[in-house]
Amino acid sequence: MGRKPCCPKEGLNRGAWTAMEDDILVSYIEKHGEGKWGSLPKRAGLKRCGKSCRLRWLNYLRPGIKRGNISDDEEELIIRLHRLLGNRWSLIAGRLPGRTDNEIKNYWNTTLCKKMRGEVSCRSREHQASASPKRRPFLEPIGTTSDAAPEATARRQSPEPEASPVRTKALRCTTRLPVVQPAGHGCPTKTEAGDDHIHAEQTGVKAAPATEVQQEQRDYLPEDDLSLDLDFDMGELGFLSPWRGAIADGVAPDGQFGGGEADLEALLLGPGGDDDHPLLEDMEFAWF
DNA sequence: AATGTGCACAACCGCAATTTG
DNA sequence: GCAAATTGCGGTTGTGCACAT
Repeated sequence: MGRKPCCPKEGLNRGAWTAMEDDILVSYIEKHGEGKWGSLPKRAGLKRCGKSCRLRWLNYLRPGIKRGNISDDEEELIIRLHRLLGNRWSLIAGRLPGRTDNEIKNYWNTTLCKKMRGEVSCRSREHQASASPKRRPFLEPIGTTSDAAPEATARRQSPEPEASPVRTKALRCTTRLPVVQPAGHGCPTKTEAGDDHIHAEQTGVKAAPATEVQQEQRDYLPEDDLSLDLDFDMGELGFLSPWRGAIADGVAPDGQFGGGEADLEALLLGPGGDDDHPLLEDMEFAWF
Protein backbone atom coordinates (compact mmCIF):
# COMPACT_ATOMS: atom_id res chain seq x y z
CA MET A 1 0.00 0.00 0.00
CA GLY A 2 0.99 3.58 -0.12
CA ARG A 3 2.77 5.52 -2.68
CA LYS A 4 5.65 4.12 -4.60
CA PRO A 5 8.80 6.08 -3.87
CA CYS A 6 10.20 7.99 -6.81
CA CYS A 7 13.39 6.06 -6.51
CA PRO A 8 14.88 3.48 -4.19
CA LYS A 9 16.41 5.07 -1.14
CA GLU A 10 19.00 2.39 -0.52
CA GLY A 11 22.47 3.09 -1.72
CA LEU A 12 21.78 6.67 -2.63
CA ASN A 13 23.68 9.65 -1.35
CA ARG A 14 21.65 12.17 0.56
CA GLY A 15 22.25 15.60 1.98
CA ALA A 16 24.62 18.19 0.69
CA TRP A 17 26.13 17.72 -2.71
CA THR A 18 29.87 17.42 -3.07
CA ALA A 19 31.88 19.36 -5.61
CA MET A 20 32.59 16.15 -7.42
CA GLU A 21 28.91 15.31 -7.72
CA ASP A 22 28.26 18.80 -9.02
CA ASP A 23 30.97 18.38 -11.62
CA ILE A 24 29.56 15.09 -12.76
CA LEU A 25 26.07 16.47 -13.04
CA VAL A 26 27.13 19.63 -14.84
CA SER A 27 29.31 17.87 -17.32
CA TYR A 28 26.66 15.28 -17.99
CA ILE A 29 23.98 17.88 -18.65
CA GLU A 30 26.31 19.97 -20.76
CA LYS A 31 26.90 16.92 -22.86
CA HIS A 32 23.44 15.39 -23.00
CA GLY A 33 21.11 18.17 -22.04
CA GLU A 34 18.42 18.33 -19.39
CA GLY A 35 15.57 15.94 -18.99
CA LYS A 36 15.09 12.26 -18.30
CA TRP A 37 15.83 12.96 -14.67
CA GLY A 38 14.68 9.53 -13.63
CA SER A 39 17.40 7.76 -15.52
CA LEU A 40 19.99 10.54 -15.39
CA PRO A 41 21.68 9.47 -12.15
CA LYS A 42 22.31 6.00 -13.48
CA ARG A 43 23.56 7.23 -16.83
CA ALA A 44 25.71 9.91 -15.24
CA GLY A 45 27.02 7.60 -12.57
CA LEU A 46 25.56 9.54 -9.68
CA LYS A 47 24.24 7.93 -6.56
CA ARG A 48 21.41 10.39 -6.31
CA CYS A 49 17.70 10.41 -6.83
CA GLY A 50 16.65 11.91 -10.14
CA LYS A 51 14.57 14.48 -8.38
CA SER A 52 17.56 15.48 -6.34
CA CYS A 53 19.62 15.92 -9.50
CA ARG A 54 16.92 18.03 -11.07
CA LEU A 55 16.65 20.21 -8.00
CA ARG A 56 20.37 20.64 -7.72
CA TRP A 57 20.63 21.64 -11.34
CA LEU A 58 17.69 24.00 -11.37
CA ASN A 59 18.42 25.70 -8.08
CA TYR A 60 22.15 25.78 -8.01
CA LEU A 61 24.12 24.59 -11.00
CA ARG A 62 22.15 25.91 -13.93
CA PRO A 63 23.91 28.71 -15.81
CA GLY A 64 22.62 32.18 -15.15
CA ILE A 65 21.61 31.57 -11.57
CA LYS A 66 21.95 34.66 -9.44
CA ARG A 67 22.64 33.97 -5.82
CA GLY A 68 22.14 36.23 -2.86
CA ASN A 69 22.08 40.02 -2.89
CA ILE A 70 18.46 40.39 -3.76
CA SER A 71 18.11 44.00 -4.79
CA ASP A 72 15.52 46.43 -3.52
CA ASP A 73 13.77 46.28 -6.86
CA GLU A 74 13.64 42.54 -6.76
CA GLU A 75 12.44 42.57 -3.20
CA GLU A 76 9.68 44.98 -4.02
CA LEU A 77 8.65 42.92 -6.98
CA ILE A 78 8.57 39.78 -4.88
CA ILE A 79 6.33 41.48 -2.36
CA ARG A 80 3.96 42.75 -4.98
CA LEU A 81 3.83 39.50 -6.84
CA HIS A 82 3.28 37.60 -3.65
CA ARG A 83 0.42 39.90 -2.83
CA LEU A 84 -1.06 39.11 -6.20
CA LEU A 85 -0.19 35.46 -6.57
CA GLY A 86 0.30 34.11 -3.08
CA ASN A 87 2.80 31.33 -2.60
CA ARG A 88 3.17 30.68 -6.27
CA TRP A 89 6.91 30.68 -6.03
CA SER A 90 7.59 29.36 -9.47
CA LEU A 91 5.45 32.03 -11.03
CA ILE A 92 7.12 34.70 -8.96
CA ALA A 93 10.53 33.34 -9.77
CA GLY A 94 9.63 33.44 -13.43
CA ARG A 95 9.47 37.22 -13.20
CA LEU A 96 12.90 37.48 -11.62
CA PRO A 97 15.57 36.47 -14.07
CA GLY A 98 18.18 34.23 -12.55
CA ARG A 99 16.25 33.65 -9.36
CA THR A 100 14.86 30.30 -8.41
CA ASP A 101 11.59 29.52 -6.77
CA ASN A 102 13.43 27.92 -3.89
CA GLU A 103 15.52 30.99 -3.27
CA ILE A 104 12.54 33.29 -3.38
CA LYS A 105 10.60 31.00 -1.11
CA ASN A 106 13.44 30.93 1.37
CA TYR A 107 13.93 34.66 1.12
CA TRP A 108 10.29 35.25 1.74
CA ASN A 109 10.10 32.89 4.67
CA THR A 110 13.19 34.21 6.35
CA THR A 111 13.35 37.89 5.47
CA LEU A 112 10.29 39.34 3.86
CA CYS A 113 7.90 37.55 6.13
CA LYS A 114 9.35 39.49 9.02
CA LYS A 115 9.05 42.78 7.22
CA MET A 116 5.50 42.09 6.21
CA ARG A 117 4.63 41.31 9.79
CA GLY A 118 6.29 44.32 11.27
CA GLU A 119 9.57 42.77 12.26
CA VAL A 120 7.92 40.04 14.29
CA SER A 121 9.76 36.90 13.43
CA CYS A 122 7.67 34.32 11.65
CA ARG A 123 9.46 31.70 13.61
CA SER A 124 8.89 33.48 16.88
CA ARG A 125 5.24 33.54 16.11
CA GLU A 126 5.29 29.93 15.27
CA HIS A 127 7.19 29.12 18.39
CA GLN A 128 4.33 30.43 20.41
CA ALA A 129 2.09 27.85 18.90
CA SER A 130 4.57 25.09 18.47
CA ALA A 131 5.89 22.60 20.94
CA SER A 132 9.22 22.60 19.17
CA PRO A 133 11.47 25.46 20.21
CA LYS A 134 13.58 25.15 17.11
CA ARG A 135 11.32 24.22 14.26
CA ARG A 136 8.83 26.77 13.30
CA PRO A 137 5.63 26.00 11.59
CA PHE A 138 5.25 27.64 8.34
CA LEU A 139 4.18 31.13 7.66
CA GLU A 140 0.60 31.49 6.80
CA PRO A 141 0.39 32.39 3.19
CA ILE A 142 -2.16 34.95 2.32
CA GLY A 143 -5.40 33.17 1.97
CA THR A 144 -4.58 30.26 4.17
CA THR A 145 -5.14 29.46 7.78
CA SER A 146 -2.77 27.84 10.17
CA ASP A 147 -5.11 25.58 12.05
CA ALA A 148 -5.76 23.13 9.31
CA ALA A 149 -4.10 19.79 8.89
CA PRO A 150 -0.86 19.99 6.95
CA GLU A 151 -2.20 18.02 4.06
CA ALA A 152 -5.08 20.39 3.85
CA THR A 153 -2.84 23.39 3.60
CA ALA A 154 -1.26 22.16 0.44
CA ARG A 155 -2.94 23.31 -2.70
CA ARG A 156 -5.69 24.96 -0.77
CA GLN A 157 -8.60 25.70 -2.96
CA SER A 158 -10.55 28.22 -0.92
CA PRO A 159 -8.46 31.16 0.09
CA GLU A 160 -9.69 33.76 2.48
CA PRO A 161 -11.54 36.56 0.83
CA GLU A 162 -9.07 39.21 1.84
CA ALA A 163 -6.42 39.72 -0.81
CA SER A 164 -6.84 36.15 -1.77
CA PRO A 165 -4.64 34.87 -4.49
CA VAL A 166 -6.85 32.73 -6.61
CA ARG A 167 -5.89 29.29 -7.60
CA THR A 168 -7.34 26.58 -9.72
CA LYS A 169 -6.42 25.20 -13.05
CA ALA A 170 -7.82 25.97 -16.40
CA LEU A 171 -6.76 27.71 -19.54
CA ARG A 172 -3.17 28.57 -19.92
CA CYS A 173 -2.34 32.13 -20.67
CA THR A 174 0.93 33.83 -21.29
CA THR A 175 0.62 37.52 -20.85
CA ARG A 176 3.14 40.30 -20.80
CA LEU A 177 2.34 43.20 -18.62
CA PRO A 178 4.38 46.28 -18.02
CA VAL A 179 4.69 47.09 -14.36
CA VAL A 180 3.57 50.63 -13.89
CA GLN A 181 5.38 51.79 -10.85
CA PRO A 182 4.06 54.50 -8.63
CA ALA A 183 6.28 57.53 -8.51
CA GLY A 184 9.30 56.95 -6.36
CA HIS A 185 9.32 53.22 -6.81
CA GLY A 186 12.04 51.44 -8.64
CA CYS A 187 11.62 48.84 -11.27
CA PRO A 188 11.21 50.94 -14.36
CA THR A 189 10.21 49.05 -17.42
CA LYS A 190 11.13 49.67 -20.94
CA THR A 191 7.56 49.35 -22.02
CA GLU A 192 5.90 51.62 -19.56
CA ALA A 193 5.97 54.76 -21.62
CA GLY A 194 3.36 54.83 -24.29
CA ASP A 195 2.93 51.12 -24.11
CA ASP A 196 0.63 50.86 -21.22
CA HIS A 197 -1.50 48.14 -22.55
CA ILE A 198 -1.66 44.47 -22.19
CA HIS A 199 -0.01 42.11 -24.58
CA ALA A 200 -1.69 38.83 -24.42
CA GLU A 201 -1.01 35.48 -25.81
CA GLN A 202 -3.26 32.67 -25.08
CA THR A 203 -3.14 29.11 -26.01
CA GLY A 204 -6.06 26.84 -25.91
CA VAL A 205 -8.55 29.59 -26.38
CA LYS A 206 -9.48 31.77 -29.27
CA ALA A 207 -6.85 34.39 -28.88
CA ALA A 208 -5.19 36.96 -31.00
CA PRO A 209 -1.66 35.72 -31.62
CA ALA A 210 1.16 37.91 -30.49
CA THR A 211 2.42 40.19 -33.16
CA GLU A 212 5.95 39.77 -34.37
CA VAL A 213 6.95 42.89 -32.54
CA GLN A 214 5.48 41.61 -29.34
CA GLN A 215 7.21 38.29 -29.80
CA GLU A 216 10.43 40.12 -30.47
CA GLN A 217 10.01 42.08 -27.26
CA ARG A 218 9.60 38.83 -25.41
CA ASP A 219 12.63 37.27 -27.03
CA TYR A 220 15.01 40.12 -26.47
CA LEU A 221 14.22 41.26 -23.01
CA PRO A 222 17.29 42.26 -21.11
CA GLU A 223 18.22 40.18 -18.12
CA ASP A 224 17.27 42.87 -15.68
CA ASP A 225 13.89 43.55 -17.15
CA LEU A 226 11.65 43.17 -14.17
CA SER A 227 8.41 43.86 -15.91
CA LEU A 228 5.67 41.41 -15.28
CA ASP A 229 5.66 38.65 -17.78
CA LEU A 230 2.74 36.79 -16.47
CA ASP A 231 2.43 33.21 -17.44
CA PHE A 232 -0.48 31.90 -15.56
CA ASP A 233 -3.52 29.78 -15.95
CA MET A 234 -6.55 31.88 -16.56
CA GLY A 235 -8.72 29.80 -14.32
CA GLU A 236 -5.99 29.86 -11.77
CA LEU A 237 -6.62 33.52 -11.40
CA GLY A 238 -10.27 32.88 -11.03
CA PHE A 239 -10.65 34.29 -14.44
CA LEU A 240 -13.75 36.14 -15.20
CA SER A 241 -15.94 35.33 -18.08
CA PRO A 242 -16.74 38.88 -19.11
CA TRP A 243 -13.05 39.45 -19.65
CA ARG A 244 -12.04 36.41 -21.58
CA GLY A 245 -12.26 37.61 -25.12
CA ALA A 246 -11.30 41.08 -24.16
CA ILE A 247 -8.11 39.96 -22.54
CA ALA A 248 -7.18 38.12 -25.65
CA ASP A 249 -7.58 41.38 -27.48
CA GLY A 250 -5.75 43.32 -24.86
CA VAL A 251 -8.62 45.48 -23.75
CA ALA A 252 -11.37 45.39 -21.23
CA PRO A 253 -14.91 44.97 -22.46
CA ASP A 254 -15.36 48.67 -22.12
CA GLY A 255 -12.02 49.39 -23.62
CA GLN A 256 -10.61 50.67 -20.37
CA PHE A 257 -8.18 47.99 -19.47
CA GLY A 258 -4.83 49.61 -19.14
CA GLY A 259 -2.57 46.78 -18.20
CA GLY A 260 -1.43 48.80 -15.25
CA GLU A 261 -0.82 47.20 -11.92
CA ALA A 262 -4.07 48.45 -10.45
CA ASP A 263 -5.91 46.89 -13.36
CA LEU A 264 -3.95 43.73 -12.95
CA GLU A 265 -4.71 43.58 -9.26
CA ALA A 266 -8.35 44.16 -9.99
CA LEU A 267 -8.21 41.31 -12.43
CA LEU A 268 -6.37 39.03 -10.11
CA LEU A 269 -8.26 39.79 -6.99
CA GLY A 270 -11.66 39.92 -8.52
CA PRO A 271 -14.76 40.70 -6.52
CA GLY A 272 -13.88 41.92 -3.10
CA GLY A 273 -10.29 42.41 -4.04
CA ASP A 274 -10.71 45.97 -5.00
CA ASP A 275 -14.29 46.98 -4.84
CA ASP A 276 -13.50 50.54 -5.62
CA HIS A 277 -11.67 49.86 -8.80
CA PRO A 278 -13.52 51.53 -11.66
CA LEU A 279 -13.11 48.50 -13.86
CA LEU A 280 -15.03 46.41 -11.40
CA GLU A 281 -18.01 48.64 -11.17
CA ASP A 282 -21.06 47.12 -12.74
CA MET A 283 -19.04 44.10 -13.64
CA GLU A 284 -20.72 40.78 -13.19
CA PHE A 285 -18.27 38.10 -12.26
CA ALA A 286 -18.66 34.50 -13.08
CA TRP A 287 -16.23 31.97 -11.64
CA PHE A 288 -15.49 28.88 -13.58
C1' DA B 1 35.78 28.71 25.87
C1' DA B 2 31.48 26.25 26.02
C1' DT B 3 26.81 26.16 25.25
C1' DG B 4 22.37 27.71 23.61
C1' DT B 5 19.51 30.00 20.25
C1' DG B 6 18.06 31.91 15.96
C1' DC B 7 18.68 32.37 11.16
C1' DA B 8 19.54 31.22 6.37
C1' DC B 9 19.47 28.11 2.93
C1' DA B 10 20.05 23.61 0.65
C1' DA B 11 17.73 19.59 0.21
C1' DC B 12 13.96 16.36 0.78
C1' DC B 13 9.09 14.82 0.58
C1' DG B 14 4.61 14.12 -1.15
C1' DC B 15 1.20 15.39 -4.25
C1' DA B 16 -0.76 16.89 -8.65
C1' DA B 17 -0.33 17.70 -13.43
C1' DT B 18 1.42 16.30 -17.63
C1' DT B 19 3.41 13.22 -20.87
C1' DT B 20 4.16 8.82 -22.85
C1' DG B 21 3.31 4.19 -24.36
C1' DG C 1 -9.05 5.57 -22.59
C1' DC C 2 -5.97 4.04 -19.28
C1' DA C 3 -1.90 3.21 -16.48
C1' DA C 4 2.76 4.16 -15.70
C1' DA C 5 6.41 7.32 -15.86
C1' DT C 6 8.03 11.83 -15.62
C1' DT C 7 8.05 16.51 -14.33
C1' DG C 8 6.92 20.49 -11.57
C1' DC C 9 5.53 22.61 -7.48
C1' DG C 10 4.99 24.04 -2.71
C1' DG C 11 5.59 22.74 2.04
C1' DT C 12 8.76 21.08 5.33
C1' DT C 13 13.04 19.62 7.45
C1' DG C 14 18.12 19.26 8.39
C1' DT C 15 22.22 21.47 9.13
C1' DG C 16 25.85 24.76 9.50
C1' DC C 17 26.96 29.35 10.84
C1' DA C 18 26.73 33.56 13.60
C1' DC C 19 25.71 35.68 17.58
C1' DA C 20 24.35 35.92 22.47
C1' DT C 21 24.78 34.32 27.03
